[in-house]
Amino acid sequence: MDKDRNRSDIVADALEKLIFDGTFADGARLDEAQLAERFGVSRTPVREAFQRLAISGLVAQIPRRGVFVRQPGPVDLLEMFEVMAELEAVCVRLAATRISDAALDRLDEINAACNAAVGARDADRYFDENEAFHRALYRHSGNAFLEAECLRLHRRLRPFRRRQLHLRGRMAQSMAEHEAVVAALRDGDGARGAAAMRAHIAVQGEKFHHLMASLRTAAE
Amino acid sequence: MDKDRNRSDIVADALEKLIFDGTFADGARLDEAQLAERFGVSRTPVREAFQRLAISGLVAQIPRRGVFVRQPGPVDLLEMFEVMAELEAVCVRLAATRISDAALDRLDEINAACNAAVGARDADRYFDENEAFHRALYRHSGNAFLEAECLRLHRRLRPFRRRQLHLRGRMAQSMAEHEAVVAALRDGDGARGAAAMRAHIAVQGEKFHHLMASLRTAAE
DNA sequence: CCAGCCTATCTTGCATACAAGAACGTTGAC
DNA sequence: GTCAACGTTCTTGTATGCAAGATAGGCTGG
Repeated sequence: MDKDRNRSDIVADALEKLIFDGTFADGARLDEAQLAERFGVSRTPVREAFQRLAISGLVAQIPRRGVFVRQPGPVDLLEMFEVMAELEAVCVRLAATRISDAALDRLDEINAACNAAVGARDADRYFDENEAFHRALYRHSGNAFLEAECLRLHRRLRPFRRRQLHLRGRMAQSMAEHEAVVAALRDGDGARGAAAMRAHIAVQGEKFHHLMASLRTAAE
Repeated sequence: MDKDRNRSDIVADALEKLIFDGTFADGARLDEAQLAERFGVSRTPVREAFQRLAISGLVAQIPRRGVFVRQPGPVDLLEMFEVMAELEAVCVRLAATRISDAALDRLDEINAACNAAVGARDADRYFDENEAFHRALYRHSGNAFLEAECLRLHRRLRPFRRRQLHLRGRMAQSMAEHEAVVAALRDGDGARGAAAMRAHIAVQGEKFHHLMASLRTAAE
């Protein structure tokens, strides 16, 4: 089933990774021929990959000039996190009247796994379990389109979210916020759950400093 | 400045129109060679256009099989309108504390133009002015990323929104809702404005019937 | 010595050629 | 008569070739 993927898909994924991990700095020009050779394919799949990255906003395509990496700046990031917070808040509000008791129990299980990761001080494992929690909430919004949009933005913000976790005490705080969300859901209190979720995602306080710092290290 | 656009852009736009206006029914296969000939270009720009449409969700691309038109069904539409309502509600809530008095006056002007269109029973003009109102709200959310996301979804829902207007009395009701939103913004009451906006977009009551009816006519 | 223009070269955008996989029809066997 | 297997043909995916625009460097004129 992995053989179903075209070369353009593979190139697009590879390029995305290279942009995310900072191999290509902001403003760098991506050379078609060079990348084609690097990936061992012709220019065609590379061009198709460019198109997709351009739509995702990871690169800017200037006609007849080439494509340029477009790393998000501080303002872009704050805006994206704000939208993420609002979207996730909507998920919670909608889920409050749509989620089943069984699903709530499942959320508790995921949170228990998160908690175990916190206890083990395993940031990577916490990161994974945290993602499962958020994905579950998207799912329980009962709106597949909303779920897809959330997944898209979540994926886009992934590399920036990762760094936040290493802030001391952040994992424990994050856990508490998760539990507040689930508690509100159990009470069927959509407004309270939404507020808790918004606070969970929002870039505020110390998180702001960390986000800015992460940008600086990425640039160097 | 229109010469800057590549052929793939032109093909993508043309295809989008053809899909929106129902020339290609749901599930229809889009033939590369045929469309290339139709537009007088080679297969390459057609393929690039397909990529973009696939990401927008207008067509589904099945590897080695071709691309198929994917018209949204009733459930898809309800979900998309729900997300649109929530996104616009967020715009209003954020705008409540960010919009300037001058911008509020400008919104009143747009609404006055809307009102004139209602008086003239000019649905097309009302449609245009209505779009200006919504675009202005996206702008005043003070979040460029949110604005872009709203524009994207708004554009996607455009053909379905258009039909709703011809419902008797809908224009007048829509106007009243616009004014409720602006009034809440003047009071700086984000929550009230958000609720008003959500109600304005939400598919409920008679609008539901109309949306379903429009789907039936589009399918025939 | 600097500015502007012209040309050489490189890059993109598009067209076309080619290969591999999928659909379809035919033929043969049971 | 029906089903299956094979081969043909059509379509997609990829590579390559070609033309037009863009950049850079040198040359000429002021």
